Amino acid sequence: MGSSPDEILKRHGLKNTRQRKVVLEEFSKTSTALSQPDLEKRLTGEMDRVTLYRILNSFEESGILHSVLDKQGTMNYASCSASCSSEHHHDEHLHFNCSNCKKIYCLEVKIPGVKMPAGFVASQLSLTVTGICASCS
Amino acid sequence: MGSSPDEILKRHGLKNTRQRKVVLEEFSKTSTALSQPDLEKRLTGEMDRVTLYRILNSFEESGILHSVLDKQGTMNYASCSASCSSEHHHDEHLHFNCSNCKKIYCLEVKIPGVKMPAGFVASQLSLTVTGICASCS
DNA sequence: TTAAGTGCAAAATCTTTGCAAATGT
DNA sequence: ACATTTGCAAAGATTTTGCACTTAA
Repeated sequence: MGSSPDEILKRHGLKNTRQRKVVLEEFSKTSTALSQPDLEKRLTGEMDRVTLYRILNSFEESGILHSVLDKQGTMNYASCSASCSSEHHHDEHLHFNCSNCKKIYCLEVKIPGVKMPAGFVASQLSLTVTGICASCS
Repeated sequence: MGSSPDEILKRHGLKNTRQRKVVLEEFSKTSTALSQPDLEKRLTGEMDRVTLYRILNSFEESGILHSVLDKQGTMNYASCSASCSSEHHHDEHLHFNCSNCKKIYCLEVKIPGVKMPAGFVASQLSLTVTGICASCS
């Protein structure tokens, strides 16, 4: 299972463009999620705003990235684990939003089962924890 | 503990304006959360867009409402339980987002504790469950 | 060669801000 | 009477759309 930008694009059947590789390289540089505005800042000069929106959408659809909302409702994106596909995102890990550095971490912690009231059928859980991260504490 | 619009406003030390009462009446009509766009539609003619934004913000600050983001990042608001104050929202119940009718329910289900990796200190949990609600199943 | 991707301009939203007029206490 | 709230206009920010040009396969 390769994980270079070239290999990722090939594996998901997406055309290998300079812009897409630049985006993937940004994600390979960091272990935390990146927000749309943050990415936009990092990539100014590299590509158009609109292209970034389109790339992020296509990466999410392809299962290369998954999106996480932070407290303010800003979209953040993080690399999907290897088993994600366009059909189903296996992103049921926990998202940790540090209230100090604002970074969002994907933590591989099992989300415990919750018993739902009668009539409610759960199909997907999303758990976001706010607090202080390991680097800030 | 009164719960009419008049009493709610008095209890939180907010001026009793027609617009604020109209907003509170919308919330008393429904048990689910209301999105900003949905509220705006329901209240066209009743007040200005901008006034609604300001009222929702002040209600959230006062602890009358709490906000919940849905999957698309749209703000939704729901009545706070009696114990909320401006200092602290006790909204650590579960939010259920029905994928059929799109409604968001606040369910009084305890969120189970999660053990965090070393160094990560949790201060607030937010659990959103997607699935089919009791009315749709 | 040709279908897909990109850049630019422009439109459509969504949210905030400033200020004068209206309103609650 | 006076501080707060509202409405309106306008600015800012974010996201989407249309279309001609470019590029990967």
